[in-house]
Amino acid sequence: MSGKEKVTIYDISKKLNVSAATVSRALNQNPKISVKTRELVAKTAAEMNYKQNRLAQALKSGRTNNIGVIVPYINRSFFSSVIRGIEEELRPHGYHVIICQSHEEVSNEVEQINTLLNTQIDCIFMSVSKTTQNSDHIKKVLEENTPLVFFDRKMEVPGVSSVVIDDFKAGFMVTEHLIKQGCTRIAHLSGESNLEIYKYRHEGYCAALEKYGLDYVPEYVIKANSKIESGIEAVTQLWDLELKPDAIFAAGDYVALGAIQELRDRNIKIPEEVCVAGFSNEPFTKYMELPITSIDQTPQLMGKIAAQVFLEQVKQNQTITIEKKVVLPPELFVRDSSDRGLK
Amino acid sequence: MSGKEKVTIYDISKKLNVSAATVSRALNQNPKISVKTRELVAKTAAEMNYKQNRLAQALKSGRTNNIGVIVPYINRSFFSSVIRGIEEELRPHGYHVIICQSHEEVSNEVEQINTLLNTQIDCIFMSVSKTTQNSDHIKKVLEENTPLVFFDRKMEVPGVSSVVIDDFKAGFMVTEHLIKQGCTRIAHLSGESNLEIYKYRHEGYCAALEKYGLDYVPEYVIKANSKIESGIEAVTQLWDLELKPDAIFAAGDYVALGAIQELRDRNIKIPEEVCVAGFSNEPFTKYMELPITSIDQTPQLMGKIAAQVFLEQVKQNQTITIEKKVVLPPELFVRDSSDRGLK
DNA sequence: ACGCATTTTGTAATCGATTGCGTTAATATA
DNA sequence: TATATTAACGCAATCGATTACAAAATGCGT
Repeated sequence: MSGKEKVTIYDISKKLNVSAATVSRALNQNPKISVKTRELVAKTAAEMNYKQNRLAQALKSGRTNNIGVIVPYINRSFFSSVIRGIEEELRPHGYHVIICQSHEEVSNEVEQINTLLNTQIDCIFMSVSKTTQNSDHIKKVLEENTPLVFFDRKMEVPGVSSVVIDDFKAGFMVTEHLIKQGCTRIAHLSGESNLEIYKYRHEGYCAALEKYGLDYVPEYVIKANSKIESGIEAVTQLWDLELKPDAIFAAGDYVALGAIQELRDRNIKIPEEVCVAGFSNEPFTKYMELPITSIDQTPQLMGKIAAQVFLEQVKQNQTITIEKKVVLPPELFVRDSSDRGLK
Repeated sequence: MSGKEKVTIYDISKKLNVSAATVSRALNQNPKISVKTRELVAKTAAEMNYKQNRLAQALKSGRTNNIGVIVPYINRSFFSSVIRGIEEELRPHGYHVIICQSHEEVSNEVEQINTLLNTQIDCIFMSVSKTTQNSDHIKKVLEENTPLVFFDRKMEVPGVSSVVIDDFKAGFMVTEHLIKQGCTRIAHLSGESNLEIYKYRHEGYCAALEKYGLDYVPEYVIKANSKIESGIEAVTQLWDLELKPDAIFAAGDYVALGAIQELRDRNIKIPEEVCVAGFSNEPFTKYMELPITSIDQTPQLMGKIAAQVFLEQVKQNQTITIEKKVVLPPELFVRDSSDRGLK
């Protein structure tokens, strides 16, 4: 018993002795159809448990109601939260979310884009991988007239919208906070790559130093690679200096964690001797016995906004490409790792 | 310049003065086509940058090469890791992964299933929500002849495969470990719901007590709801008892964390006075200053295996429904929260 | 009752790929 | 040389829904 043969508009049309066109129009609320037949069709469709075949419709219309999201890894707290935001905003509009991982490799990114375009998704949301340098594959998306929205990690490509947080401001906020806690020798563990976000965080850091008349000490700025070990190494390196820092602003929470572990091993009191702050507000930061100060990037909101940017674009004339740049405000969560009670 | 009109097999057929059927067959390696034309078609297809329209193919074949995954929330470490496992196993086979969230509500679960079936996915992977009681919506999936694979949280439905970890064994392992650390009054903070997983963890706990001749004390078993507050409450309740526990086995890491926080507030030494263990191996457990003992459910592997179960099913005769039950071994990670150095 | 305008419905092509069946051309066999 | 085989390819229907255009049905006025 395979049961359930799918019901089509032809089945309905036969039953009612009308044409399939009439059924189609009736179901689509076409005003050219009399109210009588429209209601009749609606009723029998319901009775026969008719479900529209979305494939056929997609083939005809060219729109699948599927959108693709490309992220480095889906099981990273930040990315999965963004995806959640996208999903929850788009589902009520009938969209399905397809996920892809780049594993931080451009080559994968290119491949994912190709297969997504081939599946005819209606939009691509993405955070570029660390290894992405040029934007040839991005341009291919635009050539196919598929909307594209960057979130968090973007590239400068004309015609592409993006939703990011104000990394400059975030960097500034953290640094200013550390300064207000009485720190004057603030180290910055930056990101290793060519990503804009790390550049801006660093610039925010610089701006805060300048505003408060603190010198920029090149030895205090170290490239780290967003892993715990990297934080440990950085502290080791910093503590070889004559004049040791009295604060550490890490551009990532894992690096901050590594730094804290190493500082503790050296019996350095946090936050009394050294204040530490991270970035991203990973779940673990607030669960630690010594909770870590961090910047929240409001990932779920970011996803929601990205989805809205796309929806707006759809609502407008399809052929016009809109380029919208949204910058969200970062939120600083001050926790024990840097809280000396000063304001 | 909208550029890029999509190339179809008709375009190729016109260029080569053959029929579209020939082009189609040539591209599909049909042996009825001569090697010459086959190669010619392949070459021109490449030159013209032909991409197969997957919608058209899906409409014809009934298979979309999309699969759906339904989880309570995608931004929970465990679930996003399972999804990662599924994605990475299925992508090489040309499948795309569509994600859906139930928000722990059966009503959503039902809706997601319906829209997924309507989109014609080739398989559904799911972890049932806490509120799911009956399996009517599940049966609907089977009636449509769509394969279904449960992971972690399953239901007993004939014809449905599942991949889970051995929760009984896991519960046993944790409890046995605590006993071997010298604990004799072991409390168990169980799950609040009707989910099988919590039942089995509890049974494993009981079995271990029995094996080592320890009494089962009903007051030591408390229903918790997988939140931090719940762990705090539980300890408050337990410490009102005459004879206080000397170990706590929580069926979830957040509950364990709450318990630890409360124990610390009461100046109770961990693990000297009380050993604590959690469940799930959430990332934060190993990053704490006092790392928490926990059970790893190997979520990524779980996803990978679930995907393999589906692939096997596809390889076999489509019409035959295979019911495969995979039980993965849990891994115990002993950390400071329960490590007294005994074995 | 007739003619014209307006509603309402039907016909058939279309979206792109697949495939059963039939046809042509080439080769093998008697 | 005539016929039987086989290889290589074309025709046309199909998957299910949409829609421009055509046709039929209805209404209205006189």
